[in-house]
Amino acid sequence: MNEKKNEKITSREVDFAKWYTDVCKAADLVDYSSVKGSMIIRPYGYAIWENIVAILDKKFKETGHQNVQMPMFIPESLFNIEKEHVEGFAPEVAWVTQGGKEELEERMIVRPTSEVLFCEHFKKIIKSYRDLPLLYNQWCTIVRWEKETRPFLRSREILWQEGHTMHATAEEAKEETLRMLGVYRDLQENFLAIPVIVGKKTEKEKFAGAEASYTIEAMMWDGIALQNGTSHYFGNGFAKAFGIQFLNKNNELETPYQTSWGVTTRMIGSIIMVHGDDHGLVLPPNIAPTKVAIIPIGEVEETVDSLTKELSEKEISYMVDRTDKSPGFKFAEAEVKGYPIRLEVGKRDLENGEVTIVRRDTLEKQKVAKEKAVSTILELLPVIQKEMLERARVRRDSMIYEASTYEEFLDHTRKHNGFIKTRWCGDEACELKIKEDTTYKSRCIIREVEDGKCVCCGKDAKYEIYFGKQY
RNA sequence: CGGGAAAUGGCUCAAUUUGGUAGAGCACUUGGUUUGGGACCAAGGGGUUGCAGGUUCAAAUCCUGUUUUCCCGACCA
Repeated sequence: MNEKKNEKITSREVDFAKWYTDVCKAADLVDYSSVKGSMIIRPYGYAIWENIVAILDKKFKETGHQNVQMPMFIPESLFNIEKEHVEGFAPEVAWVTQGGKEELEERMIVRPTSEVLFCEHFKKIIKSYRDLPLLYNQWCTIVRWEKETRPFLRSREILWQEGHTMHATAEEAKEETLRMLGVYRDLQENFLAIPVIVGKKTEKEKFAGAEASYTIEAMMWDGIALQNGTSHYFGNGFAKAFGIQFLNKNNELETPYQTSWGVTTRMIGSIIMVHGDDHGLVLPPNIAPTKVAIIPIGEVEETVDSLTKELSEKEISYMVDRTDKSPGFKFAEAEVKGYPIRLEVGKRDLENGEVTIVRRDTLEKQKVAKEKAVSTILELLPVIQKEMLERARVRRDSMIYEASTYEEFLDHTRKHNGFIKTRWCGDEACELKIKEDTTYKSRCIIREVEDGKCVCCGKDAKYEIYFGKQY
């Protein structure tokens, strides 16, 4: 029955890392290629990404952004213009040194992110305050030569989106930074059903070259953190380094202010690790490429035809498993794939004019009159969506611990995974000590405070902050 | 990049210790019977053992190098 686990999938309780890779493969999301860290995203996995792209792209356009496509290669001299940026990324860039049979006069990097490419271009096209704000986005792949790789979570070739914007004032740029962070949050919570903690990165953790980095942090089923998106405010550091200037209304030269923000296919990894179970993937309806899996049992074509027709009319995506596998096999397969709803259409039920509807998230079964099947599904999908977010939130909150002394902090890290909400003086030395002692890193700063003491050194605290282990 | 483990049809594994020319289950194809939690019968197709060298009459097996995967660290979305 429902308690039976999938044979291809290691139990979450036994080995969460193994469970994760098992689900990635069993659900046909990815395959490995012969190059380390370059994964093949298979059609089912890519369909999830396409849905994410569709949602975000619409939101980007609604907020005034235009898509562009920048080059993949960055000449070394261009990359070197902003010092902090170079230092941050140099350890993980891939170099191109040869073209055809000839060595290049100037070697190039494969973009690890495109700030410098955008800046070079912006310098050419920004002349006047009338050119601002300049709101660009690019869907592309980037390359970062990671040491350890895992499907979706950390690859060398990364499929993502990067927004790059220029603004006349710092205030506008800061607004943009937070606006796009809000777009990400909306995507995560309302579509991916992943509750996130929104905050600011510490100086140590912020993006190389940014003035401030904001993040949305999700917690996986096992209590480990995953940074699911970042939005950076650059001030005008890059703009100055690149000599980008515009004339304001008073005919005075000014330097514009800049942002960038990005999310990657890593989010698919977090969907898996937040919602999945020992039967496989569990997709939130709002992001599932296929919402209903229909399993015919016996000769039931007529009913299946009328149901699929009705589903099409209501624009509910579905698939029909017409293979001659046994029903049990098909059920298990539908569970691995995480289709939000399984619709079992069998001879036995039809004798009573019924079909069986099964929720993937709870595995609850109900029999309904076949005439009511589609309307029941229509009602059920948003319920599933809402309850998945709620369950994820309850689980996450149950793994958020508070600590006011270092002993309490250490105690939590010894006993269980999870986030630790605490206070911090703002001193990098404390951050480093915590990491050294516990492997916990700062996730994000929630707010500034004027009371309380730093959990590490005991001095006056400046921030309320989350710590956690990360993927 | 440091430490550890592994790599044999699509998958899981056997043969490796003791060198003798690769086998099983699942999956796949065809035909048929089936269908309410991973069906059955029959007939088929598919690998020269991650890759490159070396030792040997002979290498999946021994040696060297290398690549990839997984785990633990350091680095990161």
